Amino acid sequence: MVSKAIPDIVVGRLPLYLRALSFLAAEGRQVTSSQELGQKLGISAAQIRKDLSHFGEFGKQGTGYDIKYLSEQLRRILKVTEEHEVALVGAGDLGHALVHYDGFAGKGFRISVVFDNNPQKIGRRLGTFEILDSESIETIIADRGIEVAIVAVPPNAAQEVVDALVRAGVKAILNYAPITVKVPEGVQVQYIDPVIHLQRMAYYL
Amino acid sequence: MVSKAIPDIVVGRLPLYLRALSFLAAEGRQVTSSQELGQKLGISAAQIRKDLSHFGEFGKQGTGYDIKYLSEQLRRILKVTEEHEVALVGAGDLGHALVHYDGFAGKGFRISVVFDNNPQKIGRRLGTFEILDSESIETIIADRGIEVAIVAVPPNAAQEVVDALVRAGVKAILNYAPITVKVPEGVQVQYIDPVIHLQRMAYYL
DNA sequence: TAGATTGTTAATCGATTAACAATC
DNA sequence: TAGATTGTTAATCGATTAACAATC
Repeated sequence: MVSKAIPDIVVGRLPLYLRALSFLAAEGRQVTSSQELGQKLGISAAQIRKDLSHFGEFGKQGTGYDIKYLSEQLRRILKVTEEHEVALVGAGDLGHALVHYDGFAGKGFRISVVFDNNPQKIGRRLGTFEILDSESIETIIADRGIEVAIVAVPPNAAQEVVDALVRAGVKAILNYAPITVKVPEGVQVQYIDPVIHLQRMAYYL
Repeated sequence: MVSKAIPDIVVGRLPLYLRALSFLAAEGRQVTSSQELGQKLGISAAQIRKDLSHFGEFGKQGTGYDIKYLSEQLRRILKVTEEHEVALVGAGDLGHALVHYDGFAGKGFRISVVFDNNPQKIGRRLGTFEILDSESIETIIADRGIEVAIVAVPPNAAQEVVDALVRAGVKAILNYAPITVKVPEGVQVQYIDPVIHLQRMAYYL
């Protein structure tokens, strides 16, 4: 017998809970409640309790949740207690911004290698990284056992890069290229495309 | 009597349909079907037809959808036939990448003004833009009637920037800062936070 | 104890899918 | 015409919410 799978939509909210908890912790708070968390996130208290109940019992009646404890539990559930090495493909403006982004620190991810296919860029530096040839994605990522990658290349190159990453054994891809890519079962892809978000909001203008 | 509101989740898929149609058009294709679109997007054909049916009848039995016509209709529905001026707040690495991003062209948005609160940056250039003082957000955005903004500032400054944007009359905000911000009813906010996406995928590693 | 808040159940709500008549 | 595909209805599925006993 297999334990019931957790709905993906529930998994998708856990990082938001963790983020809100981090802010509360940074304010020196010790304890919170499903009501407070919900208010901060625009989510109902019942939903937060229900979501958490998929994974165990983390609160105390009458009191609420210990912020540090719940954070630890969420990090464990999300597998972000240790930092995952992340391969970045694409050393353009966006790659530059990502390499210098300080928001990954302590959140479970650390960019540790950078690739580009432009001969003008290969061998040069991006931040503290030497830019490696995209041709070497498969060998290097496989050798280092990297499972997470960020794709920040032009749309016409994205599928090809994704294919190489998949062959290298990458299991989670954050794709900034504005195309839907094909990946085999068992490989996760998430998309970031500002145009999609802007168009969605434009409907309500 | 009020016509039934369109579910937000439906509105959220329209930009994906439009993006897929743009790619098909770029390949020189004239006609597509709900089945083909669904396959490309990982969405069921029935759902696509259902989504579109909220807005009218755009296809032809036995044939499918004229790509150019459906694209036009979706652009009209999403209000992206004309380009909206976009205010960018934050002239850091991310702001730099956004100003140089070529993916906005022809999609309904054009960054047209850039703000930062750093005296070292105010008055300097970012791409073709002079960086303006964040203090002037309210007057300049209100004067120019800008309704869309992108927030690319550190988390501790984000709520304050959002408040100024709201006072200036902005109705749609794309927030890259990793915090949930408070806005009044009638103001749309969308979030982009790579950490949230990465953590969500990490669960499946 | 009294008040507060959890974890869980059952009810409600809404979204997705299957199926098919209409028709190009 | 025969085959294909739409738009729509009804059924199914899944997610959210309300309510409350348990209990800190």
